[in-house]
Amino acid sequence: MMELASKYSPAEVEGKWYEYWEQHKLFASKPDGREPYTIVIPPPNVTGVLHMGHMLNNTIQDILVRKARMDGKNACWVPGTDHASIATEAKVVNKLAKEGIKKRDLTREQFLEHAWNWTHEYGGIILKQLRKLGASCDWDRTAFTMDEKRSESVLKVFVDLYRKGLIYRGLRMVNWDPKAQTVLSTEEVIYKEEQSKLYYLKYYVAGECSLSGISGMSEEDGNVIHKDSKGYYAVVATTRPETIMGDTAMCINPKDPKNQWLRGRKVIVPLVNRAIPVIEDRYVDIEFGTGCLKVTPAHDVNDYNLGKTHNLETIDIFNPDGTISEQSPLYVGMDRFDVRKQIAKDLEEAGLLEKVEDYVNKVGYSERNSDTAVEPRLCMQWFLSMRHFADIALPPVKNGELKFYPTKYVTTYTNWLENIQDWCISRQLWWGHRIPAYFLPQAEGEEERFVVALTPEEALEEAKKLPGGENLTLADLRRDEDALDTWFSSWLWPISLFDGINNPGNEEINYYYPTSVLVTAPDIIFFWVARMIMAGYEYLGEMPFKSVYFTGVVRDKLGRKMSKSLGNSPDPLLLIDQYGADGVRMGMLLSAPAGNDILFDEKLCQNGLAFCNKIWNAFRLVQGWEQADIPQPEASKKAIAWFDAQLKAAYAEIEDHYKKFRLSDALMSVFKLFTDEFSGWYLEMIKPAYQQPIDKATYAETLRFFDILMKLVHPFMPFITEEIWQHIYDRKDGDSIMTESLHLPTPTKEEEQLLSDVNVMKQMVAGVRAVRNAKNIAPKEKLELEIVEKNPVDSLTDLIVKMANLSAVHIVETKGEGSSAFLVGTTECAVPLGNLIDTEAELQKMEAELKHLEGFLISVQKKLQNERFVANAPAQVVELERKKQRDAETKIAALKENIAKLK
RNA sequence: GGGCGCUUAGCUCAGUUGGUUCAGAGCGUCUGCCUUACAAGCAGAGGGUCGGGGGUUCGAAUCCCUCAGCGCCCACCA
Repeated sequence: MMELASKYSPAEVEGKWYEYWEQHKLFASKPDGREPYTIVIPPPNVTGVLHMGHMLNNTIQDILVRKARMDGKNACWVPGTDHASIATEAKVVNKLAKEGIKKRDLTREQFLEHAWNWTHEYGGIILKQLRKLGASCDWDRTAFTMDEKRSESVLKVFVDLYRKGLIYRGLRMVNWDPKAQTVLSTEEVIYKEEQSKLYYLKYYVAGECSLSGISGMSEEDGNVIHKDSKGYYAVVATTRPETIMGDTAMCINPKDPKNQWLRGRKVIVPLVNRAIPVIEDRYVDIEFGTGCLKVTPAHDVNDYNLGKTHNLETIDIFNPDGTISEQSPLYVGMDRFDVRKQIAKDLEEAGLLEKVEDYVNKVGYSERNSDTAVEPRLCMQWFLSMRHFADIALPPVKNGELKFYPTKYVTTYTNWLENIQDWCISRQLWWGHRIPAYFLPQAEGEEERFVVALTPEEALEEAKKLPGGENLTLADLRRDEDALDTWFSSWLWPISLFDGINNPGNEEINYYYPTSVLVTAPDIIFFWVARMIMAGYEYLGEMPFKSVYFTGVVRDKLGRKMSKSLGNSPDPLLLIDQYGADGVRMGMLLSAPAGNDILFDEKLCQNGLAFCNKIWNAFRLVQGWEQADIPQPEASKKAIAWFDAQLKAAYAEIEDHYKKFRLSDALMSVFKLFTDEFSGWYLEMIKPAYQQPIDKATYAETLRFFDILMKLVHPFMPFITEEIWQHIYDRKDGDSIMTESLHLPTPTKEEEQLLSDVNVMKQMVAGVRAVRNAKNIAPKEKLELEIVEKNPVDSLTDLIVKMANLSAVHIVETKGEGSSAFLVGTTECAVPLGNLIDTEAELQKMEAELKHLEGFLISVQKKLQNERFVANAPAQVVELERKKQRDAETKIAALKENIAKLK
């Protein structure tokens, strides 16, 4: 047998086994007769690097997949990456900018070449990192959301949905990201509270400005009339003075008494000197500011709606990059935020600024570029009608057919679907799936005409069918420049990975779909989870996954979200170097109950590594024993019977945790089983005396236990368990713990009894140890134990002797003098100590216990004297109380007797 | 503004339908041990009126009401 080092070294073990698993294709899955267990990875950004969120997420997936494999299922974990259009395009643009290349100087093809180069250079790094973690993905299936099959799927679905009338093109108020210069969906906008200013601007009343001009109106009617030397004016409060060039009305609430005098008038936009009408709409909040609202239909969603109802003109004063456009008479070419500062000064100088107040408001930012404020903008875009999808995706989650863990997200999901808005799916980006729409030549002033088709050739055919399209050629058709939202490809992921769109009904999709579970973070429940459910029902008529396990957000131990900017996120690979993948996996899981945020503390990885070391050393102990043909000690027989039962009980508990996705609890049960029960009790029970051999029967059983234990630990800590499992017995090349299966029956009644007897035995041992501790008696020194009247676990006496290091156990009528006593249940035990005994201390201990017991007895008696309790409580409960009473009385009597004796 | 969730030991959290000595676990803390597998360890101990108040019940950490604090999601008040 080979010698094992006394400290476990993950670095020497992990790489070796991962290679072995890959070489023997142990992660691979093909459809067969077994029950499938499928997980599709939430595809990380292709050029991303591993962060702690990935670590948590993928550890969980790996545990589930490895467990399923050991349950005898055909487990398939499909990896892949996401093209992440906005994020990746931004990275490429930045990289080019550093080289002095501007995106707009490149053709689409040139830009895409750069993007693909970038992807090939950095793409897949993250997948390599996942291997370090031990992820057992079927790497041969690695997919990319923009590879051939996935791209084809996306375009097919686009065409199909267009033909079904679910995709449309429309002019809408959308969220514009001036930095990336693309629209965003409502879900991609994050609102942040911001300290800003509320500017009060003067809008002078147009036309007559003498007092007589507003005859019939007076302050007495409740009007609040502003006037200065230049005339009458209304005051408008706004956070965005830079948009006044786009004002096309001022709005008041018709019921606002303060502003009645403004009805039907016109006011002059400050600085711009353009007259705009005063309109009335109940939308305006009378209490806010002065009750006067400036209306800029081109740059605010609400204003846009007002504009529609009141038929207002729309003046778009912004360029796509957020600078002021030619449409504006002022500040052309300046950035919107510079204009805000400048216009405040200019207004002030012109006497048009009444006051400025501090104000907290919410500003929308792009989810991807947190430094750029999103601009509402009127734009022609492609949309997906969501009502239909909400209707098919809501019921299965609501009725629990498709399960969410934790269930609280059902409400979140339901609320979103019930208030669903159409999904803007076009993006002004090149990196992505180009929209398969083709525009026909368009004369000045003519409405745009287009066809949607999979290929230019099909598009041409379609176009020829249109009026006046007979003579069109391919060259006449102009393909839409825009790409699709990334999520428009990821929502097909569970289907497109098995080619279920291009090749419906194929063997793989039939076998692997619906997948078993999706493991993801709750922040993409709308972006991704909900939409996959929609696509699943639309294209396969079935849910994409049976369960969704929502992980928490990884935070630091102070509760702050881990982020690059805070610098509080450890580098996962460094952690693995330090604690081993097994240690880090355990560290992550220890504090991550399902759905709770995880407060990551590196110390927990240390605990994980310590557990590895524990396993390692337990194996070193067993491996070091020499076998001999000697009789098996009674104590060992009992120990084996007990641990066998213990394994079964723990197995049942662990299975239950798995079923409920309570992986932390499952790990904790496994941990306690190994550390406390196996190492702390079982191994000590059977351990031969120093340098003595062990009998063969006990040795064989112990190896069998070790084998089972490694299987129980394996999903959590794949590397060390493989290493040890390979050493337990002689294995053949290609053997692996990964492909082993494990099932244990539940304990029988007799075994349950044995478990509870051993518990009593442990209490006796603990009692003796406590006496040792209190009296400072070395563990080596043998003691005696007296048990009054009867040993309730007589058959386990051998074990008591061994574990408490006793020279003898005596059954006595009454305990001898000069002993330290303790109770196990109602059984009195005592350790004779001769002159070591401190009578005073013993007395104090007993009196304290007596006091406690008497108090307890009184509370039980009170309960039993309560007629209503006896009458109403179930007989079982009442009987229990009676037993408590009897036990307490017995104990009290014994204690009193002992106290009297000592005195 | 609406919705959801949380508050139990120093920390992180369990606690299923109200009823076993139910007030728990892990970590940390304290005490004692370098006991030949493991000091990354072993043995033992302390620690909470279950956020406050009220109610229902024979009985409440658990159900109801209310107050306070925290977190998250959604929403067009400039």
